[in-house]
Amino acid sequence: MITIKEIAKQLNMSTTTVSNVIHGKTGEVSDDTLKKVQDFLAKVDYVPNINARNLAQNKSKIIGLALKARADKYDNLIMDPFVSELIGGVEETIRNAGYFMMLYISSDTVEIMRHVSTWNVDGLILFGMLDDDGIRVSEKYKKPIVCIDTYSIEGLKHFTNVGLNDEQGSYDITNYLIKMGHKKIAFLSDNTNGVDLARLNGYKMALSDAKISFRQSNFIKIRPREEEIQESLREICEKVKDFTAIVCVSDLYAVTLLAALADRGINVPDDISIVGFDDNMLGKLHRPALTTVHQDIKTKGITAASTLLKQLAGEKTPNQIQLPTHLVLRDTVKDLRSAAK
Amino acid sequence: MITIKEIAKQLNMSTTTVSNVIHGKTGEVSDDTLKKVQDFLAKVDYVPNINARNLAQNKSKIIGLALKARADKYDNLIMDPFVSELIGGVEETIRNAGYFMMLYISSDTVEIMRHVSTWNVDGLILFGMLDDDGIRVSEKYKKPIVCIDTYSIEGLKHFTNVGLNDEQGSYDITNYLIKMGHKKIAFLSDNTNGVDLARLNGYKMALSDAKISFRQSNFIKIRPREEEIQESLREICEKVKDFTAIVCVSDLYAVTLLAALADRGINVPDDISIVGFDDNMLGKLHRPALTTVHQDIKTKGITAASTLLKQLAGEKTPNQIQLPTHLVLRDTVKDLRSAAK
DNA sequence: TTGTACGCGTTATCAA
DNA sequence: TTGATAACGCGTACAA
Repeated sequence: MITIKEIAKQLNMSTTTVSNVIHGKTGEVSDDTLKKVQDFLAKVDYVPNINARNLAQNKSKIIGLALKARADKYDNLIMDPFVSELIGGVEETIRNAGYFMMLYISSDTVEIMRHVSTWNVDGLILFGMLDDDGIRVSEKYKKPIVCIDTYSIEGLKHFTNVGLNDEQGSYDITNYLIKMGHKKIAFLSDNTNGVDLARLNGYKMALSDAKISFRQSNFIKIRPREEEIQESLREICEKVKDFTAIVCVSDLYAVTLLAALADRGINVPDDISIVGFDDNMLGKLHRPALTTVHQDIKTKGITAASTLLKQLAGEKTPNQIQLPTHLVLRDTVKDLRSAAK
Repeated sequence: MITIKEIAKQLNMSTTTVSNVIHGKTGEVSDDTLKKVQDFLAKVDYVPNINARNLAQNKSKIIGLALKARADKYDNLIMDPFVSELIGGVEETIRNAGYFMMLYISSDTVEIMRHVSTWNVDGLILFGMLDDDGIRVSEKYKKPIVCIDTYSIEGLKHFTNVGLNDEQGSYDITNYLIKMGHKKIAFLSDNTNGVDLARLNGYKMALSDAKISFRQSNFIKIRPREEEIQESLREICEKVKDFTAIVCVSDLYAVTLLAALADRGINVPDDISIVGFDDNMLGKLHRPALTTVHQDIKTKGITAASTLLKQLAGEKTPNQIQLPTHLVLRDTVKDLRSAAK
């Protein structure tokens, strides 16, 4: 680990000169010494000590990606293809901009914020934040923050959010089911907050626009914890006969359900139609292939990271960025219009 | 961002004392001042500046996780459930030990090493390293390294590797197919290096032990690039009639193939048996559910991280750590023994 | 064009 | 038990 000081000594010049060359301030240096230093640098394979650099400049060149895991879903979180795709997009963007990414997974907001301030992280990308977090975070942390898929009202006052028009996507696919002649349509999710709530609302709105009434029994709650999931699926499969279609809040749940139905000899789409939301690998590779709402998760990660980078560069960015969705029609929806007669 | 210096000033004492309290060196401090400092610390919510600390101690408390992506697979890499599960295991272990994780994805070894030495990373976990990398890395980097799933001969001289007995796993499942009456068994992969080679060898060995000869035509090469995959799958599906079973090098490929076969009306397991390797979500949720070799990827991540942590603590660790595999028999293999007559 | 000297926040050494 | 002070490596204002 050679230092600037050492280089300067060996070259018989000052650290300033060496430093200037390193930073490309060639105007300040004579051609002669410039070349001498550059050659030497290449030879010894100089690598700056980031700690010293950061300390001197009070920067860190680190962008934190904090995934706030819901305690009850932790194990599933990182296995969800959604998360890995997101990480991929963020990492790539950050790296290309010369920043570094620190990944942090936790269910404790306080712990996340402590971590972030210790490292003097230049900016923060938050995923999975809830309402109360927004308040706490905005008090402590004065640097740029970009949220992903957050519906926190408090948060949105202070941070940019990158998300989808979840309501619209959900509306569209529910509407598609209705157009295909479905009337008894359920909605499946494990909670009614944030993104899930928005998607539920879109679904409800589509029903309402078609003069179909929503009852509480139309909402099917899945319990994703490992100990409960099988029991939960069993219950759900029994309810299936009451409906002709189920709108699942995610591809993961849709495909999980698809498998459970297949195990019980319930045919998709003949006995029941299933749709998802996300359009990930799971639904793509399943057979019958899943009809779903497409979102580009990698782009979400890229957008979040590049928005943050813009803010770091002093640019203004909109408070809300909504990425588009579109329907992907595959094979899990039955056309009831002809079958009806 | 309050500093030790500032605290010392406000409390009318020296930075040394404050620092001592922070580090729990209570023996060095009188009860009186101890309490005074502790109270003050709690009040002002002191967070240490890691850069300064690292600079002073020449440590970083960072563990780097470098995923070396093969250029031709980059897009798939991060979407592969394998990778996200691995990250999850590593991150959790590192965080619980009070370290931080820096994630780095790149196909350029030099770039990775530069990054790692800039940050003075205390230890490194490498995934996806090839032979020549091993040499280069071991020259530059003198701190602990743990590799995951590496078969680099050079690397193994210098680093601990955490992996599987891939040969054995592959042998077992091939052997299972043979026991079920299969003789015409193909092996599908996209390369013949490292893990893939080991699995290929296990497969060959099982064939050989059963006096079944291996010909070059038994090796089916899949081309996973997005532009080629469909064409590649088409070709593969045509070859399928020459075999009764296909051993796929991963669940991802197995399920991809499963979907392609289903699209062409080729029945699994009636027309052809398919097995995978990994036992991830993809195979679990597919129907028919995939028969495969199980490995616990999260444990792999945890093991890699905790082995590195041990090395950091000065403990000796074995050079090779092989995690167990076991067969998971599900529904993609046909029993040919009765059908044969 | 080059060099000196100081500050960044922390820890460590040694003296008081 | 406490406090000066040096050191870590780098950047930079200012002086030469």
